[in-house]
Amino acid sequence: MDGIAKPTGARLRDSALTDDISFLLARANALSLAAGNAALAPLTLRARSYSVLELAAGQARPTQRELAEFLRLDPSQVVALVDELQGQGLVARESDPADRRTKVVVATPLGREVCEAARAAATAAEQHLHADVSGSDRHLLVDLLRRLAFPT
Amino acid sequence: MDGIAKPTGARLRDSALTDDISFLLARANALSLAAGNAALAPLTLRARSYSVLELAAGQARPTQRELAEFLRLDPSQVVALVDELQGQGLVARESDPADRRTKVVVATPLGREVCEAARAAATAAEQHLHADVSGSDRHLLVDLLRRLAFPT
DNA sequence: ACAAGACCGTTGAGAATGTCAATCATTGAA
DNA sequence: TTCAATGATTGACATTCTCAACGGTCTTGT
Repeated sequence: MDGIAKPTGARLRDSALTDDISFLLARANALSLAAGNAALAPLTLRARSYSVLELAAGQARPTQRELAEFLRLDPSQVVALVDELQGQGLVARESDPADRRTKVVVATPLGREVCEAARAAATAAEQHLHADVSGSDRHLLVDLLRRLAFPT
Repeated sequence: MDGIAKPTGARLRDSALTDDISFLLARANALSLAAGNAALAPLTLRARSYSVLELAAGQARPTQRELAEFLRLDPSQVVALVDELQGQGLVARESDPADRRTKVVVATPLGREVCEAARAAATAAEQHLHADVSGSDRHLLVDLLRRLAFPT
């Protein structure tokens, strides 16, 4: 039969998994997460903490529960992440007079600075990793991914 | 300004993260993984072990190291996964006479049976979760995801 | 033929992450 | 006012990630 030996890495690409969206998501996410964490490490941030910081630096003034739902994390994980960012002086917990149960997480001025640097590092790493999908393909991809990430 | 209050879940969607492929991948993967694990639980499988089983059930006859690279796992994790599947009688380790260092992982007849049932359960759950992206959009998505999952 | 180095599977440890139950303070509704 | 529901927090536990080390096996250079 075939006398052509495929390169080691490609031998498994004929598997049923190659059409499996779940598997492709898992692998793409693993690569993206590794690259993101590496890019953010110099700022003493991980992808996780950066995502919290980014939301805290926006206009939304999210509560911890909203952060948990949006980031698909357990509320207890958000506690730890906010503790960490607060310890670094990047965010603060503000109590909402309208509902004193909730804690609104907002970025400090320093937090907003670090957030911008982090965003630059993260997007640079992401564009480098996904250099082979750009232009209109990229917009298409973002649109499709949004449908997966936020199903109706 | 806007007098319209957005539903709680959508308040954060204006964030910079909504355009961030890494974040979208993370969130989509979290949802997909949860659905997949739930669908495979009745078969005593997780998404992880199913992916190993699927590769072992194919024609590729992968070594553990090839499984690790393809699934983006540490070789030590593959050891544990294969141990588990072997304990369930779904796969076996065959030693390759050509290279006695490697262990080729192959599915047993029972393993191939279970694999088919698992594939049915997994794809059903996946199509249900991603019902709003179908037809040509789905092929497009798979193509784009493959470029992310297997960068050049 | 032989030694040195590389590779594979395996074990073990420690960090990070995921999941769940229980508690306290606060809110909203009966 | 009382009672159920909600948000943050703590603690415990399972899963997953990452790394270093080891023994057995190949491979390369000499």
